[in-house]
Amino acid sequence: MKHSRNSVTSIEVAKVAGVSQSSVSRAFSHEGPVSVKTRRKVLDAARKIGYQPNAMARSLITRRTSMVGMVIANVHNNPFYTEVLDLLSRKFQKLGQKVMLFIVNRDQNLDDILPQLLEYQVEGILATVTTLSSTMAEECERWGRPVAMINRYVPGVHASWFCCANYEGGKMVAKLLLDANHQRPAFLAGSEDTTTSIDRERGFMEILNQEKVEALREIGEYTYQDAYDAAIRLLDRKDPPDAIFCANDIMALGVMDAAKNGLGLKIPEEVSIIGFDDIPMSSWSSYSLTTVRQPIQRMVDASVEELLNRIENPEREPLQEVIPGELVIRGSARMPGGLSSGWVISQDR
Amino acid sequence: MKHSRNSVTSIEVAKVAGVSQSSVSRAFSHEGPVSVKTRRKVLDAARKIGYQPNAMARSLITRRTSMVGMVIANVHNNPFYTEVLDLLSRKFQKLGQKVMLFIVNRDQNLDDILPQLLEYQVEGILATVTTLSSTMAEECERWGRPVAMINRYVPGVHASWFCCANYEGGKMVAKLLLDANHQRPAFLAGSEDTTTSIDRERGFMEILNQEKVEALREIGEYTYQDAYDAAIRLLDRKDPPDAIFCANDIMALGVMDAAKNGLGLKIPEEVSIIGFDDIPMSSWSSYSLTTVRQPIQRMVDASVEELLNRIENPEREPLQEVIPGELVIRGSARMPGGLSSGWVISQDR
DNA sequence: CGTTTTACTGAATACGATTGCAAAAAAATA
DNA sequence: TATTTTTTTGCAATCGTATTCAGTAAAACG
Repeated sequence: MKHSRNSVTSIEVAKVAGVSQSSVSRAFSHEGPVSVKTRRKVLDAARKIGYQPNAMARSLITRRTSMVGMVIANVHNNPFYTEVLDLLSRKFQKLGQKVMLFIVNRDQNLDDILPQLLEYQVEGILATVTTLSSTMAEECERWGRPVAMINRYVPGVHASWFCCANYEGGKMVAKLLLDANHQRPAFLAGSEDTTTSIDRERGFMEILNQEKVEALREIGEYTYQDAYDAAIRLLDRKDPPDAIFCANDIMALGVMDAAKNGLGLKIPEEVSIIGFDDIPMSSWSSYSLTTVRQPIQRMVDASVEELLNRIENPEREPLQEVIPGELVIRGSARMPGGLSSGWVISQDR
Repeated sequence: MKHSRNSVTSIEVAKVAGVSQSSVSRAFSHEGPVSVKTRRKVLDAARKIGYQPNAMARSLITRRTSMVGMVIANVHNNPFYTEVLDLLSRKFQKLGQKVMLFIVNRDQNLDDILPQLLEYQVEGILATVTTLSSTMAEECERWGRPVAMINRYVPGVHASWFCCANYEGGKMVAKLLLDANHQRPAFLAGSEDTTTSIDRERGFMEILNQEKVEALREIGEYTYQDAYDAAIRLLDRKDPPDAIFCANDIMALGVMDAAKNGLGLKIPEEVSIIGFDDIPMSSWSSYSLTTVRQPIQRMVDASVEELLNRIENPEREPLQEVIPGELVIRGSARMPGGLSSGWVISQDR
């Protein structure tokens, strides 16, 4: 018995149960016409000899695998994506899908692993913040493998995507800062090439421009440490900003630590900090970060359901949606008159 | 062409290339005897019509899938396991293994998802902090599916595992605290039923008992919030502890916030806090947590290599290893005379 | 009880690859 | 050139299941 790769097949079950192999198959596929009597015989025999249907053999003939590919980046340096990963995985599990996981670097091209996903016959691909060339995405779609993305869109590509309203989020933050009478805001970008950072900045800048307010700018590469360093550079100027809007929370925490512990500044009295995401640490009492909460659960639910939907209905056109976030007001930013900490302001669009 | 599930088979490639289907197969499997001429013809034809070998069909006959199952818990509430997940996934990827991912709750039994893993013919299973009944593990192993675990061991079970030296880590912490003249230490357990928490506590208590020092005790369920609440209970007593050793870092951060921001205590002057793991946040300047660093990279490398090794050599006996951690001295605990912040003390065993 | 309808069952085939085997082609040797 | 050796090649069997189709048993009906 030792190390015999599971070679218990439906044929052996059939022999033990005294029925044909077809009946074994039918007993296990919950649809086929079997009498209760044979089904019981089969299941008993199967349990006795430890039979488990072989998903490879099944998928070969049914042309279904119940597997999806999940490609995700930045898990290790942004808790937001940890949560996305967790929710996605559980949701797929609950819906009976197996998940083939690929964790990549932000700059790593999805195109390298696409062949692997296709080779393993995943029925769809869910990608989060990764660079996917449009030709490759088209390729997938043409082969009947729908693609859904979270927090990333490639203009003109035939795929589903679900994003937080980054542009509007940036506007909300700018309005809040201006209302609270900030004179010299700064934006801390994540990186130059991600739509999330770009869109948040666009919204932010648009409002500032309307009011003819100039903004400083730095880049934090989406990491705590780079953001910390960038904050020191910003706040050490002769003309430091009185508010810093960071493209995500993890950078905002780095900025707060730089301001508080690095330079001894008071938050929010001397400088206001605002983030984006609302990761768990943002609500910790050491930070109490005012931020824009991403509608993470809705993004996950929507993208998974859309993906499975398109798997079942390949002719359906891909869906795209921009879901509003909400401003979570805590203690890291100076407030306009009427507002005090502890608010959640939903974003209306 | 639209939504025709990829039906490009090796037969069609053969037709286009003007060779037999066997030759197509041989051209793709990097071993078989093919002339360079036919290989080129085949690869050209394949590229032209977009052929991709079908991994299901191949695995059916080779009885190899190059897939492993990965079962992991606590990803969302403990950054340590996020890092484990990330490193594991990348390591498997680098070694050409596909990963089928299952994220579970700590209390959820692995036994539910085992059938799914077996059904999909994973060649091995890597599990992290989950409850796996020994009978099920035996089942896997008997079917030639090796199991490797990180940070968990089930006594007497036939499986590989790799743990941090939790017991010794607890001892190191106790010694450090006693050397620095703490009088009234406390232990904050994760949960009652995980070996990690139990072993860390055992080591900690053993040293304290040797010196006839009594210790307080609370439970934090491995979460920031529960730890925060437990810390308030501990520190609000008439006879509060002057040191709290937490079963992991995320709880230690909760305890620090409770002490500092909740009760206005000075760390480490009024109370020392020590954690276990060394997650990224522990080095952030708002915390500067003294902690025991887990040898995460070594645990990951060892477990992956061991798993793949046992897949190739099923007759080999499972390996187990306890890998020492190292004390990372930062600012959250009062130090004995000679020691100052910034040290890393490797644990000798 | 005979006949029609319905419900099960089993034999055979297909899914898309790998691989042992024998034949064919090419290369090496005499 | 004839013969032996080596390298390629194609045929056919196989992996473990799902499913069609024809046949049999059971049930329903008159």
